[in-house]
Amino acid sequence: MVAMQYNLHQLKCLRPLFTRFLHQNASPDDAKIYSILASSGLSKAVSSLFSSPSPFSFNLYQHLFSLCASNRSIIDARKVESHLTTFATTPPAFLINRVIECYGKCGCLSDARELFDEMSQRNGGSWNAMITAYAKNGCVEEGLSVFLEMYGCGVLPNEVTFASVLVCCGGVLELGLARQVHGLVFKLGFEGNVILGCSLVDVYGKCSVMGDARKLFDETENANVVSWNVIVRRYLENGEGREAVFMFSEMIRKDLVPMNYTVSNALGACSSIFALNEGSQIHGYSIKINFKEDYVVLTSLINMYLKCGALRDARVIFDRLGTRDLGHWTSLVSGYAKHGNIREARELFNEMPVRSLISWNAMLDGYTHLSQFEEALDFVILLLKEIRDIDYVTVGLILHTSAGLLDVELGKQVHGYCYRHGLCSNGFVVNALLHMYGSCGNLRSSRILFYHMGPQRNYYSWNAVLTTLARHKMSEEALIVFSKMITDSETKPSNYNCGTVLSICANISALNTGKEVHGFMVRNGYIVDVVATGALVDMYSKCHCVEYAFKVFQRAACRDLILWNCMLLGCSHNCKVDKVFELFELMDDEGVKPDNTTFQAVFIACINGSRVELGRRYFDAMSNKFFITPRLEDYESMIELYGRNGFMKDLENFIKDMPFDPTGPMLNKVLDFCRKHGHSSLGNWAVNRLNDMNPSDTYRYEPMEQVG
DNA sequence: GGTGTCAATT
Repeated sequence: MVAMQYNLHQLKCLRPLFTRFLHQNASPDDAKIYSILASSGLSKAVSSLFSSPSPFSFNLYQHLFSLCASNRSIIDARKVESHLTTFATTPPAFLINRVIECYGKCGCLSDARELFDEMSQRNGGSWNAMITAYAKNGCVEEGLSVFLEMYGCGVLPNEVTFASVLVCCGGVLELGLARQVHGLVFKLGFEGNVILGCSLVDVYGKCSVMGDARKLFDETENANVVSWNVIVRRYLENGEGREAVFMFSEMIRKDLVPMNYTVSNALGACSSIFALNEGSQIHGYSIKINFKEDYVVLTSLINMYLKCGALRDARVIFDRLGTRDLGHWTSLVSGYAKHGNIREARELFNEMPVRSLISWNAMLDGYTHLSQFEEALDFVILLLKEIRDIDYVTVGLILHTSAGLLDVELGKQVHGYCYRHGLCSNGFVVNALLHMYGSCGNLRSSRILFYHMGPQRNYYSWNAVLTTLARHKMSEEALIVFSKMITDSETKPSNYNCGTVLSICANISALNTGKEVHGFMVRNGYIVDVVATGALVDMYSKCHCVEYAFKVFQRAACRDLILWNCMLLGCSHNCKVDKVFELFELMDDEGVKPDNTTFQAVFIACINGSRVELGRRYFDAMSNKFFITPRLEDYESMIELYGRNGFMKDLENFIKDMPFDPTGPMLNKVLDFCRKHGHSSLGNWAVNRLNDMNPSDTYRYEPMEQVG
């Protein structure tokens, strides 16, 4: 790569020399134009062509066309062409090819095509120029049709042709066509060409067949930095972040120095899989290869740190950034909001020098994400004062807000807005409407919308229906809808849908249906992700099949904290007391840090198994070893544990040592235990506290009569 | 002749 850059640099230095060379060896007529060009610029030079009614040298025309192309100066280009065609009787094909290229670069395809169609003697270069012109301007179908015509005329394509044809293939995304072109590249003996190989990898990647892309890449003998860039990029785009990061590390292992864009793509891949460790390593490496100040790399670094929740690191880079654009600000606002730091997000938002609709949407998304719907609504009012044209994202978020506030009137207003602004055909918007009407209990509207969506329905729409039915105590109907979803096979259920249905099964203890869903997933080759695994574990546990739950848990490819908690809670609720303690130790061994929910499961097990001493130890370990602040429910668990087992002295010490005043329900509990186990001093203490809290009710301590 | 950062989505 270094060598290539050097050559490019050299060429740039050579250009004035070359021009002078042309100038010096030019005919007197040409020389006049060259000197006008040097002194007064392109347009003056072009105009002065017409002072001479005879043709200039082909070299001069060629030079002028290339200047017009790089300046994208279509007016001058047309003038030069007109001079050429007027005074030179039969301009050679190569010169007409340059004109076609020039028009192509200026984006004037009709001019290019007209010229191409009028050519009496085309050569291979003419076809190439035309195909390239189409490819460069995104007219990929036209490019391909010219290519087919060319092939049909018996003109053999060369590597230049294929380079543009492959760009077109990458645009139309037709895998069959790509394979045919690949076959042709091979047949005509260009398979060793790095650039074409790279383009083919690119096309396969764009068609989402990464297996083929990778195979071809591995077969490339001398892959260069561009080839590596392509493979990393396409893995990232196809959602295979891990593989993208791996390829990047391979590239470095082979001592190739990546381009800034490749570093950026690798960082994007880290973001996509939340690989903070790898991301920071790449950060270090990027400094080593002198990208410390590179705008592209820095931007991706900020984004990576934000996505991984390392807000401080992101902020440090942001603060040091020379020029910050709207994107940087918006990224930061969105990152802070997404990680729950809504106050900082808002402060940043307020500080922004300029805001776009996207910035407003990002902030609004922060509020809705945290279910702060009142704040979201206030923010919407502000937004509407500032911004005239909102888009479907804003609309979706406002609908989400109405759903959260159960405000169907607001929802209907937004629906009207969508109707007036033609947003009702947008999939996102309709789904948001579906969700809104469902949440607000307007099942009729929700049903009509769903019916009218027809083929536009996707897994999200189905999920909206499923959750709506479940929420309105129509779980059986939800199960019927799901089975319809499968039999109609209109939309393939996503992991998400399966998870929703499993949780419905769990809630109504529909073990058989739950098993069917599980079977369906296995039979249809679903990659059961960590979320779906959690849903399965939860379903089996709640249906009292804790053994099944455990099997699913053991087979999970990865176990995050939530999944551990699912399993622990499943065991606790099914009174598998010792299993809970066993799992807790295993979890610790695997290095997964417990949270409050984990301890809830542990305390339930202690209560169910009357393991008072163990419970005490866990409660202490919670703050001392794991640095987790016990919550109200943890204190409640300990009260239950001591009280239920008659550990009245411990209960008394515990409740009087709490860092906050006991709540009413806690005191009532204590009172119950005192009555049961006969502990008058604590009982009276609890009564006094209760009476202090609520002078209108009067409590009295009366020990329960001992039974039996 | 190939690659190409970053921002909001129900």
